[in-house]
Amino acid sequence: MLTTKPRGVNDILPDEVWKWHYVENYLRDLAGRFGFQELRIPIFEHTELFQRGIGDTSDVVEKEMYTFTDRGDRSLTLRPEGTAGVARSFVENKLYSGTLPGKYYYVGPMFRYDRPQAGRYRQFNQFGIETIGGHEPAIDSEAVAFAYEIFHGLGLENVLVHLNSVGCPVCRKAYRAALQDHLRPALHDLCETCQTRFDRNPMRILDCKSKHCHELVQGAPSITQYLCEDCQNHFDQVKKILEAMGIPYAVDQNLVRGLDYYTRTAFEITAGKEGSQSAICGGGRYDNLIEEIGGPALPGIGFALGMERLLLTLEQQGSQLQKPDSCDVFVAGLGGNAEILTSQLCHSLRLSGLRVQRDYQGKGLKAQMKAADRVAAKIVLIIGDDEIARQAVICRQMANGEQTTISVNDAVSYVQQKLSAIKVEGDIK
RNA sequence: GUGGUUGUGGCGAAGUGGUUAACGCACCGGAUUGUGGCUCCGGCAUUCGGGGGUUCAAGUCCCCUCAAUCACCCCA
Repeated sequence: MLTTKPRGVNDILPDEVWKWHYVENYLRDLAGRFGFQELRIPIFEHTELFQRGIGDTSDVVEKEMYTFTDRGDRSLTLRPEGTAGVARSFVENKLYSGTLPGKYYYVGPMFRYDRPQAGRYRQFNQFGIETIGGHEPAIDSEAVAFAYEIFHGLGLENVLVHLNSVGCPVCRKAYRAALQDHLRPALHDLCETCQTRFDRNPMRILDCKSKHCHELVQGAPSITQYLCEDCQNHFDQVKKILEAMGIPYAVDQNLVRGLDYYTRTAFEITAGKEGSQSAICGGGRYDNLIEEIGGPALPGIGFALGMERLLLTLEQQGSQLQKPDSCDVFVAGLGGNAEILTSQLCHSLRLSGLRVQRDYQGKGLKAQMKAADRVAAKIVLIIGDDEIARQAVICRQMANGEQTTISVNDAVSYVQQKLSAIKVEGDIK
C-alpha cells in the first residue's frame, strides 16, 4: 500500500465503535444529570493559548505539542487538552455574563507528541468537564463525585480517588521555600530532571517516579502543613462534603498535577492494575487561569478522562457491554427476477423505520440465510419466482422458524407487527 | 527522548539456511437443485512489516528502516 497510518493514531473499526457510542452516550447522560451542557471547541487554537494557559514549564507544552504555521503565518497548535480551549471560549463569548457558575462538558480528540504505548496515543480522546465562576467547596466535591460516579456507575472495581490540595499562590510560596530547604542538602543526588525542577517547579519532584528521588522525598514537608487558613478550610469542607455523599477518597500528599494552572483541589482517579497508564482521570481547581488568559478574575475547576484508557480498563476488568442489534429484517431475493421487488421492499421497510439488510450478489438462499443469521436479523423475507408470480413474500421468524406467506402489499405492516410482538416477548422474559 | 521484546494469510500461530510456507479460527463454495445455527468435504499467502546485504540457496544470518508492545519519562 502507498502508506500506513501515522504513528500513535488509531482507526476505530465498526466492530469496536459501538463501545465508543455506548460510553459516549453514558457520559452525555451523566453530564446532563449533573447539570453540564456540551461546549464544542476547536481542535486547534493559537499556540500562545496553551503556552500561557497550561504553562510553558510543563512537559506538555515544552515537548509534546503539535505546532504548525498556517498559510497566514500564524502559529497554531492541535489542542493537547481541553481546559485552555474552554476557558478561552468562556472569555471570548462572555459566558461570564450569564448565570454562574457555568458548567460545560466536552468530548473529542486531543494531540500530544508522546511515545505511544497501550493507553497512550498521539491522537487520543478525552471527555472532560469545567465548572467556571464558583469557588465554593461544594463545586469541588461535585466534580470529584461526578468523576467517581463515571467509573463506579460502569461497574469498575478498585476505583480509587486520590485527593490533595496544592494550595494557592500565597501558601505555595511558603511551601516552596520549605521544600527547597529540605531538598537542598541532597540536591546533587536527585535525578537530572529533578535538579532542573528544583528551581523551576520543585513541587514536581514529589511526583517523580525515579526510586531514588522517591526516597529522598520521604520526610519532606507536605503542602498540607503549609496551607493558608483559607485553603485549609476549603480543603476540609471539600472532604467533609465528599464523606457526606459517600464518595471514597484517599488524601495523597504527593499528588501534584503536571499542568501549571492547578490551585487548591487536585485529584486523580485510578482503576485496577498498577502501571504507568493507571490514571484514567485527572483534574483540579484552576483559580487563576481565566484571569491569566485575559478574562475576569473567576475561579474554575474541571477534570478530564482518557476514553481509550477507560475502554481499556473496561476490557481488562471483563465488563460485558451489550452490543446493540444491527438488523431487524433481512430481505432475501432469489434470482434476477426478484431484484426489483427486493429493492422496493427494502426501501419501504427502511422508510418505515426498520433496519434492513440484503444481499447484492445473487447468492443462493442458503448463503443469504447464513448472512441473515450472522447479522442477527429477527425476520427474513424470502422472495422467489413462486412468490413473485403470486405477488407474495414468505416471512420467516428466525428465532423459532415460523413461516407465513403474506401479500407484498401487507408486508411492511405485517413485519412491524411481528417485530413488536417479538419485542414484547423479549421484555416479558 | 532512553532501554528491552516482537513483526509469517482477515485473525491466532508452527516453521532451529535447503524442494509445493504446517495447523486452528474466520471467510467462500458444496453435500442439502428455495431455508440459518450442528456435521462432513473442498477452496482461500507466487510469499513471510519495508529496503539493502551475505550465500549455490534466506521466512530463517547481518545491516538499515517502519510499526506495535513493555519499562522509564509524561499524562488522560
